[in-house]
Amino acid sequence: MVRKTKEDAELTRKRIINSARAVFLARGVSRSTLEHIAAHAEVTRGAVYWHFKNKTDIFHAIRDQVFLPLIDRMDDSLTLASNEDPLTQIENSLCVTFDDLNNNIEMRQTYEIMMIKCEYVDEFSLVLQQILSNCSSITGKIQLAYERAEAQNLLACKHTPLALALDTHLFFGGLLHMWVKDADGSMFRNQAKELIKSHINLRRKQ
Amino acid sequence: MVRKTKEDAELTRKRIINSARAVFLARGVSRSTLEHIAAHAEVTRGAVYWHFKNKTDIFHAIRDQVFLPLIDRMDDSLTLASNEDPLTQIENSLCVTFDDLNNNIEMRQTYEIMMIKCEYVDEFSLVLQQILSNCSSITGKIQLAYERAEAQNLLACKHTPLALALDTHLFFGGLLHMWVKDADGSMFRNQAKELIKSHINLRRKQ
DNA sequence: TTATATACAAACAAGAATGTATGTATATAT
DNA sequence: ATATATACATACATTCTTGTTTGTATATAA
Repeated sequence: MVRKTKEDAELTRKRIINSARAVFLARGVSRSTLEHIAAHAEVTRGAVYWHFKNKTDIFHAIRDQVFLPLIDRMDDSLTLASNEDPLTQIENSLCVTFDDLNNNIEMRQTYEIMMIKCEYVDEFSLVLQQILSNCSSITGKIQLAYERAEAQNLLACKHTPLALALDTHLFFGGLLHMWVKDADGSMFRNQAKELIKSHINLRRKQ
Repeated sequence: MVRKTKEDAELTRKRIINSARAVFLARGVSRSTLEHIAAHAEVTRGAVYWHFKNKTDIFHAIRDQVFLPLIDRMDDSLTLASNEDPLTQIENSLCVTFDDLNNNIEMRQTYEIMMIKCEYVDEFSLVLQQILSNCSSITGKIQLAYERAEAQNLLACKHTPLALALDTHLFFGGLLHMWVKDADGSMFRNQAKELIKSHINLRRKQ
């Protein structure tokens, strides 16, 4: 076999990751073997073991590739100064995520894997913890935005910003799950934005 | 070995199911072997294969045991005639589920398995379809209740019953997921009812 | 009372899947 | 120019896991 150049090696690494994503999606993480992944990437398990420690290692590589940036983007759109009112800011920050999901196949597939093609036990339960902590962080940011909205007298209701934030967060989580599970997109995927808009309008004065 | 009486056999069958639930919960469905399950039930794989075709068969037995009744109960509380107003009816139908989850350990564990300890591929993707169809059925029922609420002029907002129902359904789905994932109960589990009440109050006039 | 089906245990065979060890051609550093 | 580390492929050993087969004691039906 030929020794590859560094760039070549990096390409194989990426091919392995992409193959793993496809295989995980099709067979679920547990039923995917390194042989499956290697075959899909047109390499041998030798190459896989060269680049990764084991299957869990590949899983984390996939996750880091698309999951972490997303959190950041959502974080930014909630925190950064903006000339829009706080409620619109929340609305946009939610929409951003679904734009990403629509435009970025890899992200969409990764989400699907994380949500319905992975079992959160042993090594993977750590991932769950991370997701949880991200959730509470996002809820916190949303709460701050609702507090600003309250200060600007934009809210139609007398609920606390915390209650509103939790409700929004739960709505968002539910929508994410349905977005993924909704195979043909008829129920939720095609109208995600309208649902978000409607959710926010529910608490906007007038 | 002794031949058991029919009642004895039924007991072992139940012991196997209960053991499978515990093992699935601890190790995830994929990593659970029939040997694990048998050992936990203090029988051999022979007994397991006598009562069930394979692991998937046990999975469905667990699911049918607690999942199907729940759908019915929720269905009932939304559909049956009641002397409460429609909004309270929706609120109660959601609360019923969380009462069940709190009181019924088996149901709680089953939910956890279905949501984060199972990969929805191959045979299991059928289960996902069923869940989806149950969801749209429930959303339909909620929508009808919101229509009644609108007719009685109970709604604070000008949104359509459909939009309200979808929003409620997504909220509920999100809450279910968080309820399960929230390991120590601090974030959501302990305040599920308050969140539901708050969610419904958001759309109640005055 | 006896034959048979039941309710398992125990043993067996076969195939995956994993991790590691070894081989090797070639970039690349020196 | 050569030594070495790199980037894999190949082969091997081991461990699980599964499904099936066989054995067997005993409820139960006749």
